[in-house]
This record gives sequence, structure tokens and C-alpha cells, in this order.
Amino acid sequence: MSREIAERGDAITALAEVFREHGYSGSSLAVITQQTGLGKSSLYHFFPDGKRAMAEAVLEEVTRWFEEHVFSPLRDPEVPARGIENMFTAVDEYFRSGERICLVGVFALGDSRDRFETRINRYFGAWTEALAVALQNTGFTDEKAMEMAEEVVAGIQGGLVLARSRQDPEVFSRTLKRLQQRIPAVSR
Amino acid sequence: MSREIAERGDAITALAEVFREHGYSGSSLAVITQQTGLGKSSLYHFFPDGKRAMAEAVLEEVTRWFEEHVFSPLRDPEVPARGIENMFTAVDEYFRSGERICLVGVFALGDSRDRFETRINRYFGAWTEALAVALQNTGFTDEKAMEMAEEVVAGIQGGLVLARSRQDPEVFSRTLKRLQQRIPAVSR
DNA sequence: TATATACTGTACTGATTGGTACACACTATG
DNA sequence: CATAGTGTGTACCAATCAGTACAGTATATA
Repeated sequence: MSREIAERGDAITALAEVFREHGYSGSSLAVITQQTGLGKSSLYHFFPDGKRAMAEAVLEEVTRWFEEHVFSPLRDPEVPARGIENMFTAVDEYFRSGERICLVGVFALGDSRDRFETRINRYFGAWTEALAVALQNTGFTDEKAMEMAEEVVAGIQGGLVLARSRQDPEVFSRTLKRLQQRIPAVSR
Repeated sequence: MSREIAERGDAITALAEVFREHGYSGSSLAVITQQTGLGKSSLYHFFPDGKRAMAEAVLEEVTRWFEEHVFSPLRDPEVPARGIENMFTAVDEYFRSGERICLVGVFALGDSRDRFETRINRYFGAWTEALAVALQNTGFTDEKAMEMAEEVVAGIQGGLVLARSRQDPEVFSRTLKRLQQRIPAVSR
């Protein structure tokens, strides 16, 4: 019967793309099964608590990825400028230069906001604070660092919204470039 | 039977709040009837083409409002600085200093993106271009004006996303202030 | 090769979805 | 005060929703 045995990790990767594309309530089980290629039985095998658990797992994985590839390098006190540069390249790759949008942002604006408010809050909180730490380490005052960190994180989200709205990924690339130039330690 | 006779305009205003809060697919007819106080029969009386037509009407009304109160003043060649200042105050009021989010942004990130892509694109296109015109009239070169306009519109959207995500409207207020300070003609 | 565990297809459930039908009640006009 | 047009409540529809049950088939370990 079963040809290709799936793993939970693969399922999460596929689910992330579905939720990113359709939002939470737009991702019906029918859409999910079709787009992931996994039957209901497989999905409920990996996620016995259903659709909500699927979204939780996806949010957790996204946060984990950013923690490892973006937030953690930012907190390194040895080479703060490298952490910031790394953030811009990692973010550019992750969002495929503006062709992808931020799943956490999608959840934050959609009807799933209340359902996942803690995770959403933590994701953006961790990002902003890690970036502020890096900025402090490049010489910013605490206050200015927090201000700039907020500006950059908000700017990235806005760039994604605008790029998606105008169906022009270049908007995001330009936004990233502009933001990077506002940070002396990494602008060239 | 009917106590309070409703009008189409009132319905649109109420519908806007529902879609803003729950997104398109999150706004079931049950949610809509409950939150607007209008029965199905009233809704389908005003919008014979159903839910999709309700969302179209809301998008049209939002665009009309911004055209009148934001975009049009920006295009006035006589007093460009006043148009820009007006934009910041109008936007601050409209989004209730960060307690509200952008309905067009919600639609842009959600599953309704494809359904309303033309309207979404036009809204942000009109905003960016009107602002660019105003910036040119304050002395920016064409290129710099377009760049700055994109930065401001994206910044506003990002500020809204972050304010909602962190459940802290102040984030939006700070974002607005920062953006305004980047424009010489209106920073003080 | 035996057996336990991991995975999956098919068929169902009750609840909710967007939408329709139609009788009824308001209100504004003549 | 008659009557046309506007607005509304109730009851219904087929389709889809998330979730469950269960019999099956793969794979891993021994």
C-alpha cells in the first residue's frame, strides 16, 4: 500500500509551505493532503492533536531555524558585525529574495493571531533583542541599538508585505540593501 | 420584524472591521452575521454576489478613503510638505496609533492574496507613487523620491505587523516618528 | 523468518461552510 | 391609505470542514 515512507521532519517542511501560502484557516485538510502528498491518516499519525498541532510544529521549526541561523550568531560578542552581515544574507536566502513571505507574519496578521500569540510574540521579540545586542556590540548605545533593531525587523516585514502585494520581489531586495546601509559596521 | 433598518454603507463599515480582524477565510458568514449584527438575508440583500462581493466592497471603500484623505493631498504640487505631514497624521489616526492593522496588508499576506491581487497591487502602487510625487516636489530627485517612498510605505506596513505581533501599539508610533524624521521637509 | 512498530488508504462521522427560498415587515412615495 | 420597494428572520440545501475508526502494508530489529 504505502510506497514512500514519510518522516515527521519532512511533513513539517511541507506543512510550512502550505501554511505560508494559504494561512491557517485557508489551509483546509483537503488542501494540506493535496499539497503535501500525505494522506489524512499519515498527518494524524504524526500530529495526533490535529491541524492546530501541525501549525504549532511548523512555528516551532521556523523559530528553531532562525534561532540557529540568525539569532544565535547575532548574540556572539566576538564578531558582532559578522553576525549582522550573516543575518542579512540568511534572511535574503530564506525569503528567496522576496519571493517568499514570513510565515510568522502571515499568522500574526491572520485569524490565527490569537491562537498563536505567544509564539508570534516570542519570535519577533527574540529577533529584535538579538539584533539589538549585536548593534550594541558594534558601538551603538543601548537605546539607539534597540531603536535600530526595531526599525530593521519592522523594515524586513514591511518589505515582504510590499513585495508580495506588488508582486515584485525586487522591492524586498532594495529594502534589505537600504536597511543594511543604515548600519555603519556592515555598510560598505 | 425588522427594528433597525441598515444601509449598505454601514454594512461596509462593519464588514471592514470583521475582515480586518479575521482575514478573508477566517470571516465565515456565521462570524460576519454575529459581529455585524446583520442577518444573512440583509447581507445578501446588499451583496447579492455573496462574501466575495462583500470583501470587494470593503477593499474599494478602503482604497477610496485613502485616495481622498491621503493620496490626493500628497499629489498637490502647491504644498507637498503639508501633504506628507497630513499623511503621517491621517495614517496614525486611521490605524489608531497601532491598535489597528491594515486590511489590505491582511489580504495581501493571507489566502485571499490571489483573489484580490489587482486591488491590493493598486492600493500600494497608488500610495507609493503619490508619496514619491510629494517627495519630488520637496526637492528629492526622481530616483531618491521613489526609493524613499517605498521605504516609508514598507516601513508603515512593517510597523503594523510588528506592533500586532508584539501586542504593543507603541512600536507603530515609534516607527511613524522615525520615518517622518527621515524626510527633511517634515522633520522638526 | 518472526514480530513489533511505523506508516497509510478508505470510509465514515457530526458540525459548519457559503448560498438560496420565501414569507413577512418596515418605510417612503403617490 | 394603498402599494411598491427596501430590508429582514427562519428554514433549508449540497458541499466541505476537522477529526475518527480500522484494516491494512511497509520497515526495523532480533
